[in-house]
Amino acid sequence: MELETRYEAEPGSVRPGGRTARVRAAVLRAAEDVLAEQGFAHLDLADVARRAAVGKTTVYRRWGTVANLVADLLADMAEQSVPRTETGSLLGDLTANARLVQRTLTDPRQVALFKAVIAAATWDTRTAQALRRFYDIRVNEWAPCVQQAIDRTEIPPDTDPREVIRAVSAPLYYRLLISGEVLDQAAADRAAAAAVAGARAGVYRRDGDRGSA
Amino acid sequence: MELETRYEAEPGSVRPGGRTARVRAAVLRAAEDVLAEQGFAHLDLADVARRAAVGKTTVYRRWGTVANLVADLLADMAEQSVPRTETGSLLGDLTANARLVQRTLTDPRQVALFKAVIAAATWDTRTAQALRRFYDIRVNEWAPCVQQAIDRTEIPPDTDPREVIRAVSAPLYYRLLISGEVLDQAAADRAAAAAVAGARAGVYRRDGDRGSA
DNA sequence: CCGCTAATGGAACTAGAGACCCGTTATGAG
DNA sequence: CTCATAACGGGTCTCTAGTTCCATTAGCGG
Repeated sequence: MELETRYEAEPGSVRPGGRTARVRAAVLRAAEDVLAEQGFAHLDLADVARRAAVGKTTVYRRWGTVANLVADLLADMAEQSVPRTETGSLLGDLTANARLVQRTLTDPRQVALFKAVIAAATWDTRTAQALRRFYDIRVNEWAPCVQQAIDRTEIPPDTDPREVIRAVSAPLYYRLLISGEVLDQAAADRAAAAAVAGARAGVYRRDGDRGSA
Repeated sequence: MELETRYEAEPGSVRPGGRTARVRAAVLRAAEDVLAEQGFAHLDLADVARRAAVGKTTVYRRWGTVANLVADLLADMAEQSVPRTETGSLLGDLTANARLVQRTLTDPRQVALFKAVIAAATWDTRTAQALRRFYDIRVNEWAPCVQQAIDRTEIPPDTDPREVIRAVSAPLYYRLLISGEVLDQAAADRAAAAAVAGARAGVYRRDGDRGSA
């Protein structure tokens, strides 16, 4: 992105008050609308500028590319933290997590955004980084419930909590992106159950020794 | 794609011999090269035509869009069937499958192609269909090894074989597309072990009753 | 409240992806 | 072998995403 050197991608810190923040909010909102209504393929910065009632130049100056805009959208979303519920059992906690993911990936607005981000992340490094940061945060938020299951001796003590959380999400994203099967609550519950089964069998232990043999 | 009505996307069946086949092969090969070298973002049909030493018009006439080209590339690849090994145990078979997927998603040329296809599939319906056909074929090829495990009473009789196979792939694709963690053989083995653990626990049974409680 | 200047916005400009015209090549049926 | 025509290809045109220029607006330090 040679844009980064030519312009300031982010207004940085010099004068981020009032108007700048307003413009950013309007543009992100408009981008979200376009994504939800017409999808990633029609996401054109000039069009976003028009909808946001903002100068085309401004959008190109501050974001420059579709990938940057989409990455910023994700960063914005990452700030809204979702509270984690506690049910007292690993299966209960992971099911809650799986259903949360499933609801997210079923909501038309959100699914459009996530598909766009994931697509952009396959070819744009900056977007890929933003995506990983986002999921790092999410995974860290949920990892404690696996630790609690370890403390309750539900699962082996050297289980990697983050790996278990990721195991819950994986089949759901697989459905969304690859197989295209319906993402219903049953799928979510199955994902959670599978993660629990794996954890109990010692699949997600930190050392190389895999259980289940 | 109103192109479909204006041109013939596929030459169909009238005269597919010699030259037409040669052109198709050259274009697909060139597209693969561009993907591997410069990635999806730089995949320009005119450039592909130049590399393939083929008229730009021909490429636009027969494929029309980047998504179509990429979908055709995948369809071409789907025809090369990979032989399935049989090890005598479910874990052995699924590990072989997982390692095959892992090798595919590690090979630079193939990974570029798969990322491009998956990205295109998030916004192009035809590509999404091609993608699902591809994995339908692959899943069907491997499902029998799960059926054999059922016959050996390794896992519950009402296990859905296709769901087990998909469970093996899901974490690997998750790493590739989302978390960005390294896709090594250990990850593949873990994916296989997790699928076995889930299958044994009855997670992938056809009815609604999930095991593992 | 004033003024400096960061940030925005309109408008004209440019480049290149993709569409189209029409002449040329060579496949495959008879 | 011959010929009708399916399929290819060069050249040109169009349209629009992205860039640049410069005038205008409005944060924010004083």
